[in-house]
Amino acid sequence: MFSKVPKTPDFPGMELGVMAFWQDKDIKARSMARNAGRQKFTFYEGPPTANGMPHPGHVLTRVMKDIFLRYRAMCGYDVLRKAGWDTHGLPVEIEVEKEIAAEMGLSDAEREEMGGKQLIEKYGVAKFINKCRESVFRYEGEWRKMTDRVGFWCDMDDPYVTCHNSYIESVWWILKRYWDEGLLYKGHKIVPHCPSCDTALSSHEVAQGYKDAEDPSVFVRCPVKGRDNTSFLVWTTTPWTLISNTALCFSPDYDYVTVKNGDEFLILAEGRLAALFGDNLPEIVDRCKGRDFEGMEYAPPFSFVETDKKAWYCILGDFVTLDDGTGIVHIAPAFGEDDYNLGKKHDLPFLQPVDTNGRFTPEVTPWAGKFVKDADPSIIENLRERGLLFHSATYKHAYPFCWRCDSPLIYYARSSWFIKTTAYKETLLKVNNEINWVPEHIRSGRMGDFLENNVDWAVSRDRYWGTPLNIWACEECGEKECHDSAASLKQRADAWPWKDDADIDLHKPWIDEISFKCPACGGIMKRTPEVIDCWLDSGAMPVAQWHYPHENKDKFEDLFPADYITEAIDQTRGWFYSLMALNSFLFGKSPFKTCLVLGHVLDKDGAKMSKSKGNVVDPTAAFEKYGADAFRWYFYRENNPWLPTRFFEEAMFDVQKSMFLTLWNVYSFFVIYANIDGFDPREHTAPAAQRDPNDRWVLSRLHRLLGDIASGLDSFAIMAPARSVELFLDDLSNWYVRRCRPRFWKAEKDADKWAAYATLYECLTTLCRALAPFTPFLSETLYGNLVRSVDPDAPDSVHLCDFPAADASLISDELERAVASVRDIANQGRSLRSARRRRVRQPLAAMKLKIPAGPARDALAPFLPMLQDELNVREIVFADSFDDLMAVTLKPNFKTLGKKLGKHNKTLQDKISQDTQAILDALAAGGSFTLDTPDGPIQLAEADFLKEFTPDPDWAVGETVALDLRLNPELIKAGLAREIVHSIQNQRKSMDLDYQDRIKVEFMGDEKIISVIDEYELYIKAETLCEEFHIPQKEEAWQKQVDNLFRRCVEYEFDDFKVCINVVKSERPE
RNA sequence: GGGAGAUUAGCUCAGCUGGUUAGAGCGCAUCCCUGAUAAGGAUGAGGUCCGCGGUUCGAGUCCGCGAUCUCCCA
Repeated sequence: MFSKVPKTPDFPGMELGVMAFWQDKDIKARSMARNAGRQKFTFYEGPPTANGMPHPGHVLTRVMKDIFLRYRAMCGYDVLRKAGWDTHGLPVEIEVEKEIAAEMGLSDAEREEMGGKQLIEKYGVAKFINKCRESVFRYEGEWRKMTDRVGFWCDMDDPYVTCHNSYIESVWWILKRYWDEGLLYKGHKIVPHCPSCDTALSSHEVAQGYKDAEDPSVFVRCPVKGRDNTSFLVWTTTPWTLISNTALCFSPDYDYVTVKNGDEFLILAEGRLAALFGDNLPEIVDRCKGRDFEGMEYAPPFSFVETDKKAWYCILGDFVTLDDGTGIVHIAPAFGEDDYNLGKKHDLPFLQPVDTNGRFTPEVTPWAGKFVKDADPSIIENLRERGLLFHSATYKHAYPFCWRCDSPLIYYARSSWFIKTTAYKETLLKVNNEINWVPEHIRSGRMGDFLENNVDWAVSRDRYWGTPLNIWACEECGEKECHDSAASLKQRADAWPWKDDADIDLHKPWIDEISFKCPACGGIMKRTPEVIDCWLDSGAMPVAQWHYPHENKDKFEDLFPADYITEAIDQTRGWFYSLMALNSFLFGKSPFKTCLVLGHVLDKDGAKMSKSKGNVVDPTAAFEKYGADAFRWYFYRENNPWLPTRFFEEAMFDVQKSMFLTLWNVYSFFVIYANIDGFDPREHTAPAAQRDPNDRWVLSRLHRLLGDIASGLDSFAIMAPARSVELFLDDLSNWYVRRCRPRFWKAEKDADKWAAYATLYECLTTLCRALAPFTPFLSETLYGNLVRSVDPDAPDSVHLCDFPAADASLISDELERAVASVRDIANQGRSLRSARRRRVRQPLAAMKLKIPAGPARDALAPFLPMLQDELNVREIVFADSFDDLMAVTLKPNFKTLGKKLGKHNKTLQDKISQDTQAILDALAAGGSFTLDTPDGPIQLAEADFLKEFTPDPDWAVGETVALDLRLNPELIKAGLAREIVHSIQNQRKSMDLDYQDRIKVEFMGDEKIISVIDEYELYIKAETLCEEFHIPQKEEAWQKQVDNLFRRCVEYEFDDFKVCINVVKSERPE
């Protein structure tokens, strides 16, 4: 006996039960152990940060990870599911800054005034670091809960953690590899910088702080050397950077003109003339290309700063636009990224007369100590006085401000450590080409573009909570050393801060205490103060999760590269890149073979979920209401995973109804009847070949589905397999079960009945195994009740089973085509009946099927009785055509005609509209028709035409089905009998009788109806489990009884017949 | 400002290498069914396939130029 199945399933409650079962039986660990030592399917977990609550996007990532891990595990692969945590970085520091400010009793204003760094120094770096370390795991509990709840199996008891010493040592090893190859160097990077906080801002911080601002917009003359009275006209919105100008940049291909403005000559791009001069266009005296100016010299607007190299000449750049300005861009290498790159390319002097607080240095005598933006008006005035100012105005644009203190940011060159990724750009491109990106366009699109424009990776941060940069430099002579382990440091260190190895903490500030003697000059070597970009941490995980190469060499080698990783698309330049950048340098190949790039999860209106908008949906509610399987299935079936997906609670209602309730109904149906009949799956295992064609059909569909799922998941496709499952489920429920119902509840326990049970059982048990990677909870429930309950030798869990293999011998195209055709016929029949108002209970004399003689017709033979029943027709005959039932019109078949006819399409259409019959005759006679065209005759075949029909009024004619609508008295009587059965069944139902209860029926009606009841007595009794009819002869007497005794009597009206029916439950027990 | 992706029915989304009348689910309307019943079936309304050009006998699909949304980067 199978356990009784609740009629209204509580999916969330059921899932909690499954989780307890997994826990109890240790299924997760056993699943991981099951394939130990077999071929590996390697997965790398992209580490989340646990200092924020998980949201639906994280659920998406986790379910997309889980499905392939479960699938591969069931396919026999050894799958390691190691969790990981990303722990370092600025967001953590900012979180903690807020806390310590509160702890120190500072108001928001005071905190802003102070700026992050001062605050941390005052609070104490050691205390601060310890707080960061705690903060990182604040939400770990929530993450574990969500991970378990959604069914993502991953080993969270043994995760890698980026702030552990062992992890840091591996990162150090990587940095040392770069160092040894000379690819780790110190340079400058232009960063958005807050002069008030004295710190660089990361890009996402900058993005938070854009505001509309008014800035000066000035056009300045730069006199051309060697030409009298001639100037380049230059535009800028940051006059303070003019003091650091070293070059002018032109677009090589634009046209530049020299124009006469009063008695002077100005040079600018021709495309900007109208914008600058409006209608008063000046006279053009010369025109040439930008490239013609290359190398020409000019007088700089200012010369406060000494230069050590050649400056103030014209260079070329392709970033110059004609959108604003003059087409001539002023270059100050210390204050802009393009400027900086050009400066390096052309070896321009690097002038930076501004300190990190944004104030001019003493050499800029008029404005020394003044904040640069405040100096702008005075600088403009100075230019005007010297006759260099052509025009001055203000300019409104979006400008970044510090999110913390609201100061305008300046772009500023800071020293930074770089990894020279450009040195192995070719390897990166090669590696990118070898990766199976899903979707493919990432390779040449987002990632490819990014790699093509690769610049060296600025890996250092002037912050606290991060992996310390492992370089020690001599204060005297600049000699440097790179160390990759605590052990190697201990050997060199003058003093060692820790007594016990267990106390070692490689973070700031303790690591900074370590110094040693310089081998070159005997000076003191101290650590360079920076920490490294936490993206480097995450990219290091293939090695660092194993503390490689310091230990676990074998583990690393076994598990590199990963077969599969997946994260959201924003990781293209994040984790995906950092993995590729580090590992293609270290090992010359990609650290992952397949990468599924996920779209973001949006809210109901398609907006990104964000804390500030307050539209983040808490996934917990959905888990509680619909369960994790519904959540998972929604993501799998809704659209392709790389597209943005809208998520909202109601969306899962639909999923639940169409998928889960359908499956549940089939399951519940099976269990109810299998228990009634005492079906034991072990006793009934007739080979498929001996079963009913419907059985063979549904098994064919099942095994085709298995093949589709496997080939889909093998190629990392999810949506198509998920939708195939839904189609199969519809076939199973709305055709197989519906059509085979009588086989399950008939009285005889014959081979046919057992075959039906065996077939449905196989479908359900196979499906639940195939669904295990998708819906692990529901699968487990079905498996427990259907398999475990009858077979004590079966594995404890569906997740310890093999993925069901498709048996090609059970797949029959022919059978599937036949049933598709049967269903099509049934649909057509129902549709025709509905259109011509012949209810299905009214039997019809005949149906014609237009199926050509041959295999297609033969294949239908076994299904004819079913069709007769389904459509309630007495006789089915085959026909070669319905021509006798209808008039025919023709349409051209463009699919075949296109190539044959080309532009003569119209000629044919004209011919059809003029003389269809001639074409029909020709086709009927010789199977072909010759069309005359101006370019000669073209021969057309039968297949080049499509036929349309107008039917005979006595017949309802469809594509392949024609129903004879004519009724005779006998058919009408049979129809009435069915109406009566139907009425009795309704009463049974409204009386809430059990399926097996017997009844007595009393009738009252006119003679015609009574004669029908007499004639069909046996049929009616059999259909309704009725034991006895009672038909009073006299109307009056019966009427009295109705009034006095049988108050439940119900009156029915069929066309012009009337009958009263009363159903009474038979008292006889059993 | 640059790049990537998207835009198909009221809503959520399919639509492979160009091919007849562009599909599904939900929702809506009408009808049927009532032994799967908190289901099921039929029919219908609802489309400028974002817009404009181009290639082609033929474009939702290919090409170009725009618009809007999302993401990444400035």
